[in-house]
Amino acid sequence: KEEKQQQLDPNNPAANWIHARSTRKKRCPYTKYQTLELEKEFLFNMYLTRDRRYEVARILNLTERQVKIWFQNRRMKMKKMNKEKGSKGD
Amino acid sequence: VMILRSRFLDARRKRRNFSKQATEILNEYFYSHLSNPYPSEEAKEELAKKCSITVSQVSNWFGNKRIRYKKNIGKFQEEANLYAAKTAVTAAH
DNA sequence: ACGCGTCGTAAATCATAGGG
DNA sequence: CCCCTATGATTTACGACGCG
Repeated sequence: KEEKQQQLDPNNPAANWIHARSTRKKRCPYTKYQTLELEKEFLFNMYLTRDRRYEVARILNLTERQVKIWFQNRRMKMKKMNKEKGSKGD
Repeated sequence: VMILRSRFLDARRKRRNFSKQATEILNEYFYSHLSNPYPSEEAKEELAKKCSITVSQVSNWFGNKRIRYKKNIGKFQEEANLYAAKTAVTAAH
């Protein structure tokens, strides 16, 4: 698995790291409105039904995939907050 | 309510830079694992403890470091040599 | 197979800290 | 003070892998 690992030559050790995700979409920050609406929906329920996802995507002009991923990320964020800040005022 | 909460949470970005010693420890690990600078969960916990920061902060630090290093290796050359030398001395005994 | 879940991450961006 | 860069944290978007 470590076939041809470049020497620890400081000139190109980085060549080894992660896959250069070539075909990935550039990150595009959502508007305040989109984020606020997504947060409201998340407050209503953390998991989307397929119909709800379709509606939210249509209303906010996002793809269903973007909405799905936003909820996945949001749940991870919530988990992280609960874990690391659980012992503090929330 | 959500808005106020958001503002409050946004205030979390009020940060302090890590101590010189913490940065030293993180950099030592980073440059001594340059061919694969991805600490395991256990390694992160150990680093977190040694640096007196959280595991998430260790993850953030490595994420930022990997990207910034990759983006401009030249800029970090001097730092890389410094820690490489330091590690070599340590390894020498 | 499919489809959505989590986990860890890349990359871009944000917001401030800190130094001239 | 006012810039400007460094730095830590957060936000999008996936790949890898799991489960029903």
